[in-house]
Amino acid sequence: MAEKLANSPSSTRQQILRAAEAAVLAKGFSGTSIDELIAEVGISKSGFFYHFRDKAMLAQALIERYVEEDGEILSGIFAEADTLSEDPLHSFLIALKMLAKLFEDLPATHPGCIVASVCYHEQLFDREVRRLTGEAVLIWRAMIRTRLDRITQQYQLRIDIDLDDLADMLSVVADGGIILSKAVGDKSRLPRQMLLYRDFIRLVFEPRATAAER
Amino acid sequence: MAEKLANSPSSTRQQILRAAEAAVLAKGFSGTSIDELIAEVGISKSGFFYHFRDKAMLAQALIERYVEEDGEILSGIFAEADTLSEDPLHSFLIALKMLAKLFEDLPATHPGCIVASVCYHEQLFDREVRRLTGEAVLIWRAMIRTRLDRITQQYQLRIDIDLDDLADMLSVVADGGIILSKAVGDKSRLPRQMLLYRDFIRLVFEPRATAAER
DNA sequence: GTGGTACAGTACCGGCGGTACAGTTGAAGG
DNA sequence: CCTTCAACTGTACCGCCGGTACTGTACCAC
Repeated sequence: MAEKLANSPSSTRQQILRAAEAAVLAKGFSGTSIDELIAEVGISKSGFFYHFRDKAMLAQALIERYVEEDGEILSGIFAEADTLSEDPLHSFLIALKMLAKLFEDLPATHPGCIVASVCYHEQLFDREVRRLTGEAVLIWRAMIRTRLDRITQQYQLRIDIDLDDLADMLSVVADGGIILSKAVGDKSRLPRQMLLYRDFIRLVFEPRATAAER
Repeated sequence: MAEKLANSPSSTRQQILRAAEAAVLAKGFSGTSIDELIAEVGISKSGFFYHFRDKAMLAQALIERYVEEDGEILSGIFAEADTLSEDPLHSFLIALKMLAKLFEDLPATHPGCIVASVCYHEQLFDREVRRLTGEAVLIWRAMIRTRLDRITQQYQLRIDIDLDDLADMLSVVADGGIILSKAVGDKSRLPRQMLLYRDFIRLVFEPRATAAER
């Protein structure tokens, strides 16, 4: 009652979203009931529908929140890596190691990616939600592509590969690594895969041994 | 006693499984209603529960079927690749190209992987189902690991990497590639990622350029 | 004191997963 | 020809869940 944050406009809404995200990642969207969410948050059904018109709007808010947070984490890591090395390749390699460490330091197996979860429920969502997820992946691609382009200005590609594909592969390894971790019940598998992607980047860009050529 | 007849003992069951697989991949497990399955197959609810004790048993049958079929496809590709090259590395590279072509030739975006779908619904399933999915991934790993081990007998690893991780990466790229394809609505993204994995294999194993060293 | 925000309470609807059980059909086997 | 059994159909019912509708209310700001 005397709590100050009680009237905070986002508090209850955020609590619902937090509970919903955990539940959706563990049980899928349609496996998550509104009743269990309101029970966990401690509100009434009316309270829920005050914040979200229906379950689809919850999904949309969930994705918007996830994409935003995820983007901040990724750009935060890249920014931090940039302070540690001027070299674009080394900076990227540092960022990948930090990402791997982030996954490694999780208390349990990675809870999952909302975007991936949505992709496996596509028919349940409207066009807007699917547009959001697609856009999110393209934003991630663009972020990484920018890094790769900067690298190519100082390093040669050892083989002919498409840089968009190479950029996409980070998301691919993350999503695939999460599934692998979940499937075998070994949380270390995700950071391991991320480090393998890092090895790929090293192999693709690093100079051809120490031998001075030409 | 009852021999497998051309009639309906397995036919109806298979029809249910086929419809269920498509529906689960598109809408998730709990998003798939029994009513829609029986409507599509054209049987009654009693007919469904004659074949499956409950929805959980449908899930189990779905996974067993998927894992079996998937294993056959993969080992089929490897066997065919072996007839095309004696060299273990080249055979593996051929197999990866065939796998990429398989994905490329699909009429639409890859429908999805049941194992991945299950991983994003873990809390809905019992221990047996989760054991099955984990085992499936380990079988795939073992299949590929065998290939990689054979390669290492004739080729040197250019960098120090764990072969189990490298083997896992095929599943990772497949699952992640499927999600990428679905997210951006571009079916070509999955085969592209598979070819990128192939490039990684090439880089990791192929001899250090043509320069004879030492 | 008026209005808006942020809920709680109550009642109700239809769909879905699941149960229970009785009845039907067609083919194989003795 | 009769029995048996697999493979269903039909009917009735339960409880949970998503969703709707509407009323009520505590609290804060102006």
